[in-house]
Amino acid sequence: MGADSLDKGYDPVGIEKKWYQYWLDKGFFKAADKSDKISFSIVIPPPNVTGVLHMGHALNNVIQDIMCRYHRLLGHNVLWMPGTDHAGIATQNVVERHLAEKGQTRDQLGREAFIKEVWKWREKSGGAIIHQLKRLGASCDWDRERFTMDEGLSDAVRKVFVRLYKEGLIYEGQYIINWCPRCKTALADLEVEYEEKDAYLYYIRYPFANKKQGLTVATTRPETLFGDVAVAVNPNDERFKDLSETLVMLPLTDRLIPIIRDEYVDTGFGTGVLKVTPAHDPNDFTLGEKHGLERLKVIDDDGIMLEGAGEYQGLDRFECREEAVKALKEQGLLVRQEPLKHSVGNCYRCRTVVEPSLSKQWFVKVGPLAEKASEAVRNGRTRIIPDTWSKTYFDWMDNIRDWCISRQIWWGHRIPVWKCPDCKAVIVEETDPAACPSCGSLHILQETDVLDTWFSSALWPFSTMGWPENTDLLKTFYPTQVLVTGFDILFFWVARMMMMGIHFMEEVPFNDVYIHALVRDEHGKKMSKSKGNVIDPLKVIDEYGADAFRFTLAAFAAQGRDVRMSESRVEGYRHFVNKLWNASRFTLMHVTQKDTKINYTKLGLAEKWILSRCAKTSLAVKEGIETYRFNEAASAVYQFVWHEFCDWYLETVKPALYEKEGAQKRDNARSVLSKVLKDILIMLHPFMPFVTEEIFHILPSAEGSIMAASYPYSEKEYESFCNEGAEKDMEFLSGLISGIRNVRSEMNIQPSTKIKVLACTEDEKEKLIIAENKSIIVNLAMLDSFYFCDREKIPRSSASSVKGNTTCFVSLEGVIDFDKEIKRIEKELDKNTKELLTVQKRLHNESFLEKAPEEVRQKVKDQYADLEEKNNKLKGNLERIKKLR
RNA sequence: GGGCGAUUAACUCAGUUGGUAGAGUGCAACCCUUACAAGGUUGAAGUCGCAGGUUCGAACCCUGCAUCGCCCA
Repeated sequence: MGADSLDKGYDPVGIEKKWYQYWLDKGFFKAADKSDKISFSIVIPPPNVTGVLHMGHALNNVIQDIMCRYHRLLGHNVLWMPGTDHAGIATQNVVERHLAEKGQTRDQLGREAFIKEVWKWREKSGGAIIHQLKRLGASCDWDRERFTMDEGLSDAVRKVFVRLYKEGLIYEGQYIINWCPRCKTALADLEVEYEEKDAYLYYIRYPFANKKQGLTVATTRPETLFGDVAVAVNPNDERFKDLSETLVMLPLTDRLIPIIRDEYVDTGFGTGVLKVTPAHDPNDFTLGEKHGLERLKVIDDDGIMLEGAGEYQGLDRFECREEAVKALKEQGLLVRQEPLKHSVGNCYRCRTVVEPSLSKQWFVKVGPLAEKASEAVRNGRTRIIPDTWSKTYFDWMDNIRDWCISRQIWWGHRIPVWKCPDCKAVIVEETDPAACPSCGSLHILQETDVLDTWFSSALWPFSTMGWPENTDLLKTFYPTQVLVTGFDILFFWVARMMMMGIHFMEEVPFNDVYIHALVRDEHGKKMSKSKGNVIDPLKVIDEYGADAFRFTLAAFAAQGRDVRMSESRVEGYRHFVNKLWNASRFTLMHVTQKDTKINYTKLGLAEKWILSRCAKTSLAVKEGIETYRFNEAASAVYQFVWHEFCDWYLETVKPALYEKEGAQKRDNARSVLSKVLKDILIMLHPFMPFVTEEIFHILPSAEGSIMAASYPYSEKEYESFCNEGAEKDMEFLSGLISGIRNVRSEMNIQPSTKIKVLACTEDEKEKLIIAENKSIIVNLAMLDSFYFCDREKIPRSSASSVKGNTTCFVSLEGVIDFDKEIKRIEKELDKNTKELLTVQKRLHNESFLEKAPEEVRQKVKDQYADLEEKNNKLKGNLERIKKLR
């Protein structure tokens, strides 16, 4: 195949599909359960089964894919474990909505039938995101795809629950939890999202028992007053030092409640008097426990007022608030109300205002687990990258509260607890009991609650690998190398995986946790459907290609920064894909199967240079990926491909390729071109898998799939290709050419006009570089001729350009504009002089000479010498041109 | 209230143990030069948020302030 088969522009349509199928067919994504190779493993953060691919997923998975593909190029045995989680509440909500369309509710269906409906939904439309990940190019081992409700994973969940229960780390208890009256379930503390809202702070007077005066409390939730069992003041509060009353009347009721004293009360908030509602406020709950207060629940699970609310019973909690305020006003008990911004807890699944409520739930006692999870990061067994997140992790771990794991929904892992109504025994077993083991009763009843989805996700790194069996997969791949995730689930998921992994595997689940940025829109706003600023990754892929999109994500994924995504950036990188495509086209026009061997003894400067730069770039990419600096890896290869390989190398070799300099040089050029392009493709492959595979298959020197290629270079090869001398010489050569180009441009010489240039230098080294690369200079600066000349024979009408110790005189016979040339040189002299002066200042500073390290001093001295040299040359040129005017 | 992060060219951002600022986009001029106009060449553009301090030397380290964002309570 040759370049004839390549279109002028790169079109990803068709190509991406073709290669993805090819990779699947060849089994390139498959991990070996057992292997002699070094193993590398990542478990995917399982997206919700209800989810659709958004920018966050795209970034997350592209990063994982880059690492997986890179490690395959290193010859490692790579496992990227894919799957989804069952998203209990979210999925149940989705299916309930479908039922509602048919006028049904889940209660009408009953538990079993409802769960069947959920599975049906899952078969039909669940896991769409998995197909979307494939569009990105994700190289997961799809044959191993797991789901948290799979049989195996469910077994793991059950085993873990039973063990934790028997170890005393799971318990059932009456506590204040967060209740969502719409989802009708308990939520973990983490599942509540706080939002600033405009509300009122109501000042309500609670009269003393003698009906006179009283204490004024401030509250944002007047409807909870019916649940008040006391009011509290701080014993150190001067305002209440002389208070002799011990009881107050609870407004809107006929109840008397005690005044208690506790240092917990914040004297600075409101009036310094706190109403105590143990059944509807977590802090009051603690306070109530301390003082042995009763717990009076006045809001039910639907958010409706209970008996305790008296005449307000049956009202919705918010209606009750309004009515109560109205009544308080009428009775003169509302002292005042003032506007207040305060944060209100919302259900993270349906945004309903969460009600703190007393409830019997199951909890994990996380203290002992958290301690070890914390320790594993503290002693470096697991690294969090960027490290700044470690502090957040510690803060949370060290102040952790018990985790409410029971949910009053149907979709999920049912809690494996049975209770015997006859003898009150509690049975917690891995296999379903048929009868009560204590009394033999057959009336035992299973707990109706299910477990929090995160409970099963917490086991993901080992449950997906076959635990509790001690499988080969676990032996080969646990612990995983790295977990890639956004910080938003650091607590939800990462922290809990750490706890469970350490507890059950006796080993951390991952060596590294890489926390990547959040993807925002181009104005830095969080993407959300309600804002309408969502960019659909699939649309971006359709329009610009997956490679361009992936590269954009990688290029912007700097550590610790948010990624601002806009389509115009993807467009920019599509240009890069196209550039690579065309550079390949060009290469393929010249390179044949024979051009695989490089004759290293006969290489020219440009060849030595590009090979050196290529080796260094491959190292930069390697280091970038291995240290999670994907943007650095991406920009290193971008810079190299575009601005070194394309802009300079391809241009320098054109004369040789068109056989203007003999067969030897032509073959050198061809073989180096072939090698460098191949290396470029391989180092770009993790970022742009599709286009690189496409080109690789056309490249005569390459065989098979790029996925089976080896990453360049070995350490030895690297050493042999690195060539500082060549890089320095090339810098001189390109600088010289740029200098001439600058003169051309500034003097308005049309590109089509070929010009004569004379070079004047006493520097033997530079003379040699020029002599050996004359054709390159002539070609790239578009010259008619280029010769050396002596200082005495400088052409009169010429503009000049200085590089190193060489001055190029551009002959402008008849067309020179002296004023313009004077201005041009003056400008450069001015710039040069400024630099010279700052350097000079440092050299005249005695402290600098005394205290700066030798290395720095030498560098500055060299700098000074170069600048001075250039300064003198520029001055000379300026004087010369002024005389000629 | 506690904590974290940000502030660098018109825009979006890099800047790895402190050595005197870079990229992409955009802008301006010229050019269809035999891979690419999704391109090439050249150019203009920054008191690195403000004020102190440490240092021979600070975008970088320390202190304070301002503005913005996020997390937790």
